[in-house]
Amino acid sequence: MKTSELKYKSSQMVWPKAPYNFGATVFKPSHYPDLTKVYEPDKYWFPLRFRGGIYGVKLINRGTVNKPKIQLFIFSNKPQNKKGIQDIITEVSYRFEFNHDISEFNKKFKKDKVLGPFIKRLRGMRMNCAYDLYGLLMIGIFLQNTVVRRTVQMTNSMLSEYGAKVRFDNKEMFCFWKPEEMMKVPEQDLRVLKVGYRAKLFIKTSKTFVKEKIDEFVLRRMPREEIKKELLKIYGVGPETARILLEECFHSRGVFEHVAPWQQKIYSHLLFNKKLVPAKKIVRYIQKNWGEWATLASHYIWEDIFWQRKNGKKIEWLEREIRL
DNA sequence: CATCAGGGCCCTG
DNA sequence: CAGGGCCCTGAT
Repeated sequence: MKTSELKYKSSQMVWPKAPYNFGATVFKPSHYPDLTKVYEPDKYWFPLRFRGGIYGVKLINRGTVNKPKIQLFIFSNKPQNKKGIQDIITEVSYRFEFNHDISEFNKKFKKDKVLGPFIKRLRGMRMNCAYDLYGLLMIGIFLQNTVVRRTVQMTNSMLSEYGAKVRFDNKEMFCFWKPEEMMKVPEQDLRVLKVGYRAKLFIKTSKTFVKEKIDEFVLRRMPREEIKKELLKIYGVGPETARILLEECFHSRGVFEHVAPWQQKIYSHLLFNKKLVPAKKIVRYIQKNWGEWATLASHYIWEDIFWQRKNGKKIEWLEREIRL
C-alpha cells in the first residue's frame, strides 16, 4: 500500500466557546480502538477527507475548560491557500463542536441530582465526530451484531487492505476508503477478511452513496427527523446505526429514543442500580428528565464510567459487558 | 465436542 | 409484529 506523505503544514489558533473540555471531547474512552486516529493527553491527530483530498489534522490543547484555546495544524500533500485552510477550520469546528453553546445545559443541570456529578467531572464535554458520514457508517457496520474484539479485528484488516495510509507529523494512520473504490470490490475479496455477511453491506452501501449522491452537507441543513428518514433508507442502516450517525455525525442532542441491548444493561446499572431495566423505561427516564438536552445528558452518563475505567478503576460488571 | 449469542438488520409469514 | 438467518469467534 502506498503511504501519502503530508508534508505541507499550516497552523491556526482557534478559541472554542467556553466551557470546552478538550480531552473529554476529542477522546471517547467508550469507543473501540482503531488505527484511524491518535490520542495523547492534550493532543489529537486524525485524517480528514475533505473535498476530494486527504488532510492531516492535529489539535493541541493550549487552554483550559474555562478559557479554551486550541492550536489547529493542517497537513497536506500540496501547498495550502487561505480559503482552503479556512474551510477546513470551519469543518473541524463543526465536527468538534467548537461553537456549540452548552451554557444552558450546564446552568440547568449542574445541580441536578442525577446529572450534577457527571457534569462536574466532565464539564465542557461535547460530542465529536472525526469521521465523515461515510466513514462513520463503516464503523456502524463493523459494530453490528458482534462483540468488540471482532469489530476491532475486522476494522483493522479492512483498513490495512483498502484504507488510505497517511503520514504526517511523524504519525501514521488510516483513512477509510472511498465509496467509489469499495463499490467495485468483489464480495469474495471481502469475505476473505472475515467480515462475514457485512461484505455485502460495505459494497451495497457504497453503491448507494455513489448512485444516490448522498451528501452530508445537504443533510446537515435538514431537520433531525428528515435526516433520520434519509438515513434509514440506506440498506444496512437500522435504528441503532441511525442513532449513532445522528448523534455523532449530525450532533443531534435533543431526542433520545433508542438503546441497544448492551447499552440497556449499562444504563440499568448506572441509573437504576439494577441488572436489567426495560429499554422503554430507560428511554422515557432520560427523555423526561433532560428534555431537549437528553442526548448530551446520556453522553455524560455514558462516557463517565468509561473514563473511570480508563483511569484505572476496576468495575467488575462493566468488564463483563465489554469483553474486549 | 456442540451450541450460543454478540454494541443489528432485513426479510418473511 | 415476531422470529429466523446471517459470518465468525470466544464463552459455556
